[in-house]
Amino acid sequence: MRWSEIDTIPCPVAQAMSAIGDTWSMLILRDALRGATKFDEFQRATGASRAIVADRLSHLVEHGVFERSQYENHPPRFEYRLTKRGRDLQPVLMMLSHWSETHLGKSPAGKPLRLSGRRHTTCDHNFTPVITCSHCGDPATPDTITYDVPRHLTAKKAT
Amino acid sequence: MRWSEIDTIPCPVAQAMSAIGDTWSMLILRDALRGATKFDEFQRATGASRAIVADRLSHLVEHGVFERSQYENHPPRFEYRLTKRGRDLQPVLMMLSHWSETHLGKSPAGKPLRLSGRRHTTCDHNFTPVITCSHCGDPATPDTITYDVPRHLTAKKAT
DNA sequence: AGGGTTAGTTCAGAAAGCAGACTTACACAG
DNA sequence: CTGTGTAAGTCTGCTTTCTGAACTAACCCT
Repeated sequence: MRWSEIDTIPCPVAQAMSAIGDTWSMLILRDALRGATKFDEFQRATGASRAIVADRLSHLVEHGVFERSQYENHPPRFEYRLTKRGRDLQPVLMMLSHWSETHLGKSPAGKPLRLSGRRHTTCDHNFTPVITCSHCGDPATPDTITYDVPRHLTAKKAT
Repeated sequence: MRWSEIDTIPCPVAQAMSAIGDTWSMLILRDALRGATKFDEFQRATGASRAIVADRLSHLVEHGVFERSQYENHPPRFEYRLTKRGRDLQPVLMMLSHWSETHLGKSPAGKPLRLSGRRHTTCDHNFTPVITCSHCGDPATPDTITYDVPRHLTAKKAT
């Protein structure tokens, strides 16, 4: 299977990866969530080559994550702004970042990651993100969640 | 910058991508969280080539996401089991999946994703994941969160 | 003896990624 | 009016990675 075909897999994760899962997109999204909007900002912040940034940005625009709009006419200049779809990736990035801080931050490689003190303005305290159930509000941990896994994945071997 | 160098970027997201962010790892993790443990299970479920699966699995073992253990001696056979570090990626995958279901599921392309009815066994209701603050328990939405962004990203231009 | 299973490795050709130069069009300095 | 700078890319030639298919190896069952 080729990477360009993964959008044919009927699975939410595969679909998501097809849209935002290529190698540099997450870093572009990270920078967008921090406020970057211009081509060169993305290029500098990610360190990816210009061709890659151009390619990924247009891919993300195609998938409705960014909106490309001209903010200057005469030398045509564009900015990339996150759509709602794009802004809604913030929780994904936050959980990823939290995982990384928890598990990779104290790596023995001697590169202490700078923890980006996450603060909840509602209560004005530093916090860690906790996933809860939209129905009862209690934490939704892996062992308290079941899935109706699509049939085609269970038919052959029910683990 | 080459992709193989992104682990030098002092940012949790970049570190995470270095560990699990290449193109097929997420799909491998998805399958592992569904119970897959064997090489061929990963190969079949992801559809990636055998070389890629071998490469990614050993990469993930290196990064402490999987543990490789021999479960049969005579023809040496191995299984890959998620470590705690690996299992802790479940929330990340869940948020990603949730995003995908919300934003890509009803794509006009006519491929209705099968929603994998997420159920909270504690309250026995279907639910959607909500990120809350570990301190006060209230929802932690992007607009109620502030970050102490690392200096090297703000020094040049404070947006 | 022949075929199946599992966990890979190897190979050559194809695709993708890379750095850096180039382009276009304006703005400001001297 | 010539030169330098900025912004948003595109282009080029080289390097790296990915792919599909075959191959290995050691056991099992028939």
